[in-house]
Amino acid sequence: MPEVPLRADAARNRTRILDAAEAVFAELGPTASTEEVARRAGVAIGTVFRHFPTKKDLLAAIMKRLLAQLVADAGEHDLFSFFRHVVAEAAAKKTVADLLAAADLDIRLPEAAAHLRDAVETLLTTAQSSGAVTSDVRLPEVMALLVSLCQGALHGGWDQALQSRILDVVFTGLRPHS
Amino acid sequence: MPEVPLRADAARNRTRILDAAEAVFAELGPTASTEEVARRAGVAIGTVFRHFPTKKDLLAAIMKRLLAQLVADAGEHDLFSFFRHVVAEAAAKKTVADLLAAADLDIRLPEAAAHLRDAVETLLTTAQSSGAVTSDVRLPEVMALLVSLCQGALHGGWDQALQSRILDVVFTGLRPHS
DNA sequence: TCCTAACATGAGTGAGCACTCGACTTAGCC
DNA sequence: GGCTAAGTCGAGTGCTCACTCATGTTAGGA
Repeated sequence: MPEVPLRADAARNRTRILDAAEAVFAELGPTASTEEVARRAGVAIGTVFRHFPTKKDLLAAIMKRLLAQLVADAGEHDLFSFFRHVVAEAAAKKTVADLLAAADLDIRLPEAAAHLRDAVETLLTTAQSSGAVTSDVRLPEVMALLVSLCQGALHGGWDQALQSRILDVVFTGLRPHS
Repeated sequence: MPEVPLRADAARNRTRILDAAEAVFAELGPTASTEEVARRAGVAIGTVFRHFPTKKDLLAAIMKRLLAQLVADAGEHDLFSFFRHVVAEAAAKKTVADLLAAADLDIRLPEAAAHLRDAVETLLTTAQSSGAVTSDVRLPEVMALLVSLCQGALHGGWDQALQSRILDVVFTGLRPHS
């Protein structure tokens, strides 16, 4: 994928930095300093900036990884269990929600966002043709609901039981109603 | 309410600052600088800090005002129209959503948060006894849904039509189902 | 009108942070 | 082993921002 393959140590450092950044931002939020990331990755700060010229680039790289993971996860879920999965992730990793914030995402990572959208669209049409979800509902509102729930889970500190009851309300709203 | 009444000019400046701060934070988000607030209020920065010793104090004061307004508005709404109202506000004023972020709120402004909770509880029980909302649902998930939708509206830039369709899904989830 | 406590002012302070760059180290090819 | 381009290092730079304080201004009571 890279135009010129990285040297072995550089490749090692790159993933070390990404892992550290994911952990740091998950704990401290995206305002955490780049120095903290470098510290936890065990590299100097200059190395971080060599791999990711800008803090935004670093955040974008993490988001890309997380998004790709979510898209991959989508294959093993139906729409409802995917919602549960994503919301649970959001509660655990602060980055996920900011990541899903549509505005930033569509602008900064348009192709990754499109992949997620496609994955959710597949789940939605499958759910609709199996009769699990009303045909009244369309993709934009499903995406928006997913994003909202992630944001809520992130900021709200919901426990497992509450999370479940909230999702039940939304799922009832999505199911066909007589 | 104040222990010692403010001098006339001080009182005038205080509300000027609050108004300016509300506008600035609504536009630029809570990361906007205090200097920008002072500039728009037409006072020196020292004056802002005389009235609100800390930026957090300033934010808390705005939140308190907005919350009080929402609680007052609740009287003229049923649960569903209150949802529409609050979400529309959140889309317009960036502060509202951060404000409703339960974690910060319950810690920093416990009594104001409690008032909102009470107001929503009243709307909920009314809606439930009139049969508009299932009795399966309880206050915590309703509050969480409200907060989530505010966060989503804030970050998502939903247009009017989408906003409406999203709320329809949630309302369907809240209504009694056969 | 005069007096003074309350208030306003805004240049200044210090801390934090994203980002740079010249000196040093090493991977990997011959 | 020797060479060098690629990579690492980390003190330093410049900027932003919350907050301070010494000096100047005014409201409002007597």
